[in-house]
Amino acid sequence: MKTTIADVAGLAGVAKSTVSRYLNGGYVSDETRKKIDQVIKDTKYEPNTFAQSLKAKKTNLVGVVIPRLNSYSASLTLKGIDEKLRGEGYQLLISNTDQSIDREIESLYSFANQKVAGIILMATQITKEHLMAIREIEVPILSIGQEHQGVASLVYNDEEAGYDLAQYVLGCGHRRMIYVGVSEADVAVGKNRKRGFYRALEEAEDVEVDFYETDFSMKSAYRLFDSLNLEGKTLIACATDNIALGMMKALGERGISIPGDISITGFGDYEVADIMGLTTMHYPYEEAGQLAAQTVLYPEAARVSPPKSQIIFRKSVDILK
Amino acid sequence: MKTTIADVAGLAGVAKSTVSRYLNGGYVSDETRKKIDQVIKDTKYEPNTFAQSLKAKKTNLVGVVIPRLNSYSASLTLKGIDEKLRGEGYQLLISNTDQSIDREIESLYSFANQKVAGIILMATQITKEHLMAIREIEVPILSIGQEHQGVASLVYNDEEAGYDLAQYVLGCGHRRMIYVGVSEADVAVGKNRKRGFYRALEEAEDVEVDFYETDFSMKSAYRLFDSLNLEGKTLIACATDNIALGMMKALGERGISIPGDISITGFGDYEVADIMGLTTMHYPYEEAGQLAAQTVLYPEAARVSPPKSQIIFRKSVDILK
DNA sequence: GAGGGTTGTGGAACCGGTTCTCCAAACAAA
DNA sequence: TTTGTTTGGAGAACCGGTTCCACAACCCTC
Repeated sequence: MKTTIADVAGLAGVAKSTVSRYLNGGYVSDETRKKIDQVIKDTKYEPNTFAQSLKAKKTNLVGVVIPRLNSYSASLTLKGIDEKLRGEGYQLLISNTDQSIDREIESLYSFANQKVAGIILMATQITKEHLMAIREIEVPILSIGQEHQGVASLVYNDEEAGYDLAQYVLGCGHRRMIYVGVSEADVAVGKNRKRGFYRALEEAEDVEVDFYETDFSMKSAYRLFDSLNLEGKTLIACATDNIALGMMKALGERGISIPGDISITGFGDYEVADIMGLTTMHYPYEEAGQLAAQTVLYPEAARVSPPKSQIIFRKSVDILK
Repeated sequence: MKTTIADVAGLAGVAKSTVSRYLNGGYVSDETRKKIDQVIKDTKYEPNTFAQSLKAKKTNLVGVVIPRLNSYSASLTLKGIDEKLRGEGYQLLISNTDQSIDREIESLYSFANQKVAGIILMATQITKEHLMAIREIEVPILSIGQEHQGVASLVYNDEEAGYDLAQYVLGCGHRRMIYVGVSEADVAVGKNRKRGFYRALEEAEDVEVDFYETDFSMKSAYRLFDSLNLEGKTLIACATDNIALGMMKALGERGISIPGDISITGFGDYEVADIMGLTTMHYPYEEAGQLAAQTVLYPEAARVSPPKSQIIFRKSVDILK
């Protein structure tokens, strides 16, 4: 039988309330302190978390809503979150939504019902339903990757990242290119990243760019390849590494050499980008995860933006001149 | 203010106990059933999970102990687990241990303290401390990937997988090869996989194989490459895709062509194996995760072994004759 | 030495459910 | 009409903590 606070109190010859005070840092005389100390050590007493939560209406759980569990950025961010949380004595509760908005909302309510101490939301987009749920449940929420008025968020500066990468490829002499992006419903990746990229292009002269849209999977990118018009193009800029990887597979199969025949870039710096020699933009996912955990637990602390992304130069971009 | 069972009872004009019975399928007359039904709908009443758990000494949480969050096999297995759990009304609690045995043990106790309904343990190995913890905490535990007497487990048939892959490369005419494995402390990958592979080799004639040991990271494999003696070898068999990928990077940088100059194989069928054209052994991680969740929740159900692994033929193995 | 502060402790109420015991009403059988 | 048997529901106790309040003991001060 598990020992309870009443057992401890009995063995130490004091009242429950005294033991509770001892545990929570209230005043207790040195003498009783020692007695309780001893009993707790002997019995290996550990408080029952429900009983605590029942009164406190709070848990040591932090919920994370994630659109895809098996994604490089997600799992690395998760790792960062978990590290921080563990250090602060919190546990990680996960809900994988498989990119379904309904399930995101449902998870939000479900977490709230479990009285989690906070929620980290890695949404694909923030809809009206999201906002309603966020307002209704009274739990600190932090959105990672997507921002929206009235919702605390931690976002990468995707506009800048896009701009920087475009600057780089322009510097390499590329003027005729293809940009393969994703739906603008995804503000961070679909909108900001592209906007930054295009802004740099507009500042340059004699630039032509064709746009194609796909989703986040490697397979879709791979399939899309055949509808691309490569005529005269020297570079394919992809909104994510996965897209770039899909393209590279297609390129490889057709004997088109990188960067000899065509250059390619990605965003994200997935682990494989290294072996594939893909020039891409590195995002500090793990640090961001830690920061997110920190922020959701202690919202009053100064809002910090995530560490900056930076270009990783590999060999998939040809220097033309 | 959140509505409680007492509120519902008050509004419906019945006692708490009656509402509780209504909720838990005890007998209630049609008349009162209707009244309570209505009140619950009006107030959107949802039971407080702590109060329930406090009495029941059980939660709807299932803990997963995982050595590395950012690994392909882990995240895919996790996905499978989460899917099944969600369907059964359970939540996923995760503890990333960063390959630390101490943290695995600690997580076990911590989960037990939270009264999780079950624990899925993806251990790197099962030590005496593991066994002690498993015995002490009275929670259903299922070990994935590693097996040990007295511990319910779900393991791939790695011996067979190793054997099958070796049979295949032998059939392709390879006789001089290198096997890059990991520590035998990892029974599944380090021991069984290798043993199966070697068993097939022993059944053939005139076979030579050199063994090298590394860890699970791509980087270590990449660094190991330089100490390999490739003289006369036609194939490198790697115990994981990550190892193979590290090798392929080194190979590529040195201009050694695959499979023209040398063949290579992996185990795991990570997502990138596809683009890289790596011939490897596919493991049904997601299905295994679902099965694990199922088994840990309903241990009495017949023990099933996980779906079989199978070779995925790509182009990293040369057919010699 | 009576009045006024501290300090430490015990007791009881409370959090929001579940479950056990007991009782009342309804109906059937004698 | 009396007795026996269901059936449905009320009430209280309980799960294991936290917190509020009252009170006793002690020290200080005028």
